[in-house]
Amino acid sequence: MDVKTVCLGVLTLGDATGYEIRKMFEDGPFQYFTDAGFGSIYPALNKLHGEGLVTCEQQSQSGRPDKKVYSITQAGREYFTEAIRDAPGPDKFRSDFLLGLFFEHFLPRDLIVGAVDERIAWYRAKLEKMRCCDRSGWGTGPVFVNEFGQAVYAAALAFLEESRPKLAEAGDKPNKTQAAE
Amino acid sequence: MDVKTVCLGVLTLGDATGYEIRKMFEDGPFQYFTDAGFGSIYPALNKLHGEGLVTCEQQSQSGRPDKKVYSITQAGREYFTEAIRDAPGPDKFRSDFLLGLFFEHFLPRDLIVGAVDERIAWYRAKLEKMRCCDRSGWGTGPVFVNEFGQAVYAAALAFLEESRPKLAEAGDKPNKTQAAE
DNA sequence: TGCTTTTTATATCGAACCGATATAAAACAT
DNA sequence: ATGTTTTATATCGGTTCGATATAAAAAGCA
Repeated sequence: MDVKTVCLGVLTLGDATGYEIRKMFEDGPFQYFTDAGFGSIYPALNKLHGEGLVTCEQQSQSGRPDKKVYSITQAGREYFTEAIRDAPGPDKFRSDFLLGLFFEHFLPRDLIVGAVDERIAWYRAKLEKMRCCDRSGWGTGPVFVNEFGQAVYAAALAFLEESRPKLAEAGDKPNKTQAAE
Repeated sequence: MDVKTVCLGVLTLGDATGYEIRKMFEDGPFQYFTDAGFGSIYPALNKLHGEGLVTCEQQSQSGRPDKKVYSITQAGREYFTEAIRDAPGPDKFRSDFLLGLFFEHFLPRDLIVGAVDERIAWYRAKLEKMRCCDRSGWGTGPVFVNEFGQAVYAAALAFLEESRPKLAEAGDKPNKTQAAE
């Protein structure tokens, strides 16, 4: 799904500035299953405006760039409704951390264990964020997605926590001499 | 991690053509945590060649483009070893399927249930692929990564299988009248 | 044997996207 | 008072994605 369509989706929830849309991707409910930076969002909003799928109310402010609040139009709503109808592509999990672990034999043991510890902390923090936000008032869709995210992240975290001792232990032994089994 | 570095990583496992590298990303052990298409791989290999990080043995063939087998050089190995040392960015899970579910109220119930069924089948197939491949002869890194992948994908699958009845049920009731719990 | 489909294999091109960077005031903290 | 974080827009170069083109060998099948 391109950034244009995702922005349109966010705008179905209410008017927003580009900055606010970005925040949704960073902290909000869209957090873990989609993403886009300013470099994609602002051009996308411009294009949407050009196509009449959103309107823009410009609040001029002295000494700094205008604040631009975008609203979805009827045409925009229809476009979005069409767009999410077609079959979604495959889910993707991408991890440079795992790439590092795949080539674990290129790295010193302490660096690996450190990376795992860091990743455990990261997953814990993310899960916390996903769990503790106020879900009252959320519809079934957002709740479903949030719970899906929790399930997946919790599984990743559990696997890392479980593996950590084994990884650290392997480092205590003389290099490359793995005990059978 | 950019495509150049990942290709270099693959080449530490043995010589390969661009096509073979692509296959690794599609079916092989890199399957679920990284990806790159031809449009990225071929230019990446050219750049690596220009930088002396790989060599290329060209086997000219009559009537079709030369087969180019790439090998990593000592400089390439050193470059790669450096590259995987620096701290990896955050893991990313991206899903247009979940975007659709988030905006579930824009879609007819049967389409949603259909999408969920399709996704269940997709996760089952992926898991199968990850499970049944011959892991004898794999090092600890690849095994770790494979098991991590299985854990994550299994969690996603379990969540979907568990949720499916609830989703289908909600559709049997008159639209938007959700019985309290 | 002859036909079709799949697999092997390279390559390009435009559109989309990411990350870094620039700017600047208000709000908050120390 | 001074520094940091937050609000807010925007661009630009490099990277990457997806679609498309080409073509022969291999494999399936009738």
